[in-house]
Amino acid sequence: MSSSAEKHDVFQAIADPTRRKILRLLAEKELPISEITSHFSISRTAIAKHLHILSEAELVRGRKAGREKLYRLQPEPLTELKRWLSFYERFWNNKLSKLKHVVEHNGEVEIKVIETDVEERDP
Amino acid sequence: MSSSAEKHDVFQAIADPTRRKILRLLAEKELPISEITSHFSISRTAIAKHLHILSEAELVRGRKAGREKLYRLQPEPLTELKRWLSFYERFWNNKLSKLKHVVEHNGEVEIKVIETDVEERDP
DNA sequence: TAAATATAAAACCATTTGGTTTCATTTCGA
DNA sequence: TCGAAATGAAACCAAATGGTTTTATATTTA
Repeated sequence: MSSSAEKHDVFQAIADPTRRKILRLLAEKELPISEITSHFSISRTAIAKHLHILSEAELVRGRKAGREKLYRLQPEPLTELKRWLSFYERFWNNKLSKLKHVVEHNGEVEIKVIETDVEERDP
Repeated sequence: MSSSAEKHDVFQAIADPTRRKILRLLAEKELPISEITSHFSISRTAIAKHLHILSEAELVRGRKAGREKLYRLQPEPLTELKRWLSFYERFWNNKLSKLKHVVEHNGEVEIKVIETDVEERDP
């Protein structure tokens, strides 16, 4: 039984700036809670809660090592975010598809004619 | 003064599933609030609030047309999300960089030897 | 012009969120 | 073995979130 009723999904998990910063830290290396906490000005308990939320979203995984609990990044769920994003990419990826979108959806279009010296064909 | 103290950023804006669904609807075409509402089972007022939040994040833009207010998608802020995501892509993009990451960060690695018939070189 | 449509704005409410403090438990090390 | 270190867990709290209902305003349209 891998992954099921996750209370927090990846979208919610990354909504909080503190959690994004935690992910960024863990991207560098596996870290114990106390050391993660040292990078913030909030309590260790608060950080632990953020780690729980990240765990639920499976963006992070903790293992106990002695009296420490070491967390490391698990980036796989971010692929879901990427898939979601990819749908919208066509709207900004190139000017042509953006123009198409705008025209089709009643947007306003400004046409700017750029004058160029064109050599005449078959004079 | 374009964009500044946005109370809601793109990360927060897309955290809510209702708002994601609204974005998806507006990706198809510009729509008035009432029609957006018809796709949900919550009140028009609630939808209007979601639209305000999406507006703050500049993911959506409304214009008044008669007694209607038409909203359309503005996907540009999603590029910020994409930039954020791109940082993490190296962690899952190819097996080699993932292996590198896991090894460097004290993860466990399972080595699976796949036997292959190899023709001997220079026999 | 009066009724119907579409939205806006305000007041209110329950739950969630992001934080705190306090107390207990486990583990390391001198 | 005893104290310090690291975490876990619980109780609590203020503010934000995601809803609702009610009232008001503007715009069509019959």
